[in-house]
Amino acid sequence: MIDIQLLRTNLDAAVAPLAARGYAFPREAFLALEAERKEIQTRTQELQAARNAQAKRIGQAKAKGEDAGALMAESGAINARLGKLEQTLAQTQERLRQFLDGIPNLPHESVPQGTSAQDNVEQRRWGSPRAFDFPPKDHVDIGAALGMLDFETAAKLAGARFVVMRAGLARLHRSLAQFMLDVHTQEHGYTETYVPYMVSGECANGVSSLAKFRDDLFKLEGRDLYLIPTAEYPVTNFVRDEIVPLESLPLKFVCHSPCFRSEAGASGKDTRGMIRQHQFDKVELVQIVRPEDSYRCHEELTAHAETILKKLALPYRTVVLCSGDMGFSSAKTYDIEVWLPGQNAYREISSCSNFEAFQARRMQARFRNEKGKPELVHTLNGSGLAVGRTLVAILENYQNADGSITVPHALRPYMGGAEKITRA
RNA sequence: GGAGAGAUGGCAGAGUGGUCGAAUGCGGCAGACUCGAAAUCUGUUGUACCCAUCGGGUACCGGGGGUUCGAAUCCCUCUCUCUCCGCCA
Repeated sequence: MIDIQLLRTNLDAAVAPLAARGYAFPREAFLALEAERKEIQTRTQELQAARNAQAKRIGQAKAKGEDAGALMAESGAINARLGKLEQTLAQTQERLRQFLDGIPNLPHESVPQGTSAQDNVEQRRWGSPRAFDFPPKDHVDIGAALGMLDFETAAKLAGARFVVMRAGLARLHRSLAQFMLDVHTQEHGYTETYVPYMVSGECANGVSSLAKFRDDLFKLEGRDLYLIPTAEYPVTNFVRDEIVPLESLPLKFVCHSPCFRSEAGASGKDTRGMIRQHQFDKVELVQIVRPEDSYRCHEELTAHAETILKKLALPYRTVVLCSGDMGFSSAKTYDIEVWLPGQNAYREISSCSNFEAFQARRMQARFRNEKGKPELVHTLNGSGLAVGRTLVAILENYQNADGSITVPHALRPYMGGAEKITRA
């Protein structure tokens, strides 16, 4: 949720950055709605004050044993007008709330302007793509040859965009999650969490706009519950409607969870393999921090995610998303893209965002500042990393000419010491 | 699933129709005392919004709805918590 005070006091300061991310702010409509709300609210409150004063007089009269009949008749007249006004006010405020609900976050000043992914700006590269002395396969072919990656059986069970893993690859997948959790808890200071895999509509609306993105989520029939599209949903909501003590910040949580996405807008996109699935595992990093720290923490969190790729010796590059390519709630986002020999391209494996107070305002997540006053926290999150895509990256980068997979050194302790995954 | 009890400020806890945004205690903050601290004493201490220079007003006692001139208080409903029984990984 954008800060309505900013819109009231300095509308231009919001309109221009929003235009940069492709959002045309309906200036006249907003001003008219605000003026209407203000007028109705003032009139309503005046009438409420009159009603309260009248009720007090009635109480005093009755206490003295006087007849309050005339006073009570006046009250009736006030209430008749007040009832209608209160209803109108509620409707106007709801319209305003819905309007605000649909406005995306303002991009940070350091975010490059642009309209699409082509305008994203590379920040750094790490590692160099391996030179193969045989034609590298993509992960689908590698997994099928191993007999460990099975999309046909998954389709029989649940349809397209699911996968069944077996044997060495299933274990590799599990090992990756364990490895990531261990690194983030032991080396980066995150607290491991276990959370519900479904959340209420209220929680979903806390991190993004449910009205706008409802179709991207799987909803449970007949209940106000959604399967989480990322652990960001439950974990960030830890602090919803809370005022946390100053000294508890920063809060740093890591959570391994399955993620469920309807991929409603992605039909025909990445249909091959496990790049884009309805269900995938992810290790998510979430930080709840003081506002003045959030951009430093954003750099740190991104580095935490990159550490995993370094330890796995997977080449990657980090890009900053341009204003037109950012998510709804984000003020600034880095995407980390891993090298995939099978696609001969860098592909997103992590997205690290600073939401500033945008989510905190929606969630009413606050801390008590030095002066003892409640103030909105800043929230950040990032994938550290997407487990399924990391598995894909390992298959493609660590494949051998004989169809086997070399296990990265960092994962061997989790794989019972195995150095290779081979067909049984 | 059945029966019962409950939800009030940062915390504990009073308040069962009007003078209650809410007693009291603890905690926090400021001051006094002290070389300093502890103890003690004094004051102060919710959030959001509206109008206005000081200041005034409105809403909020788990959520929503209702009764009433007037609701923390009465009624309905939902959610959650606790106790007992049943069931269960």
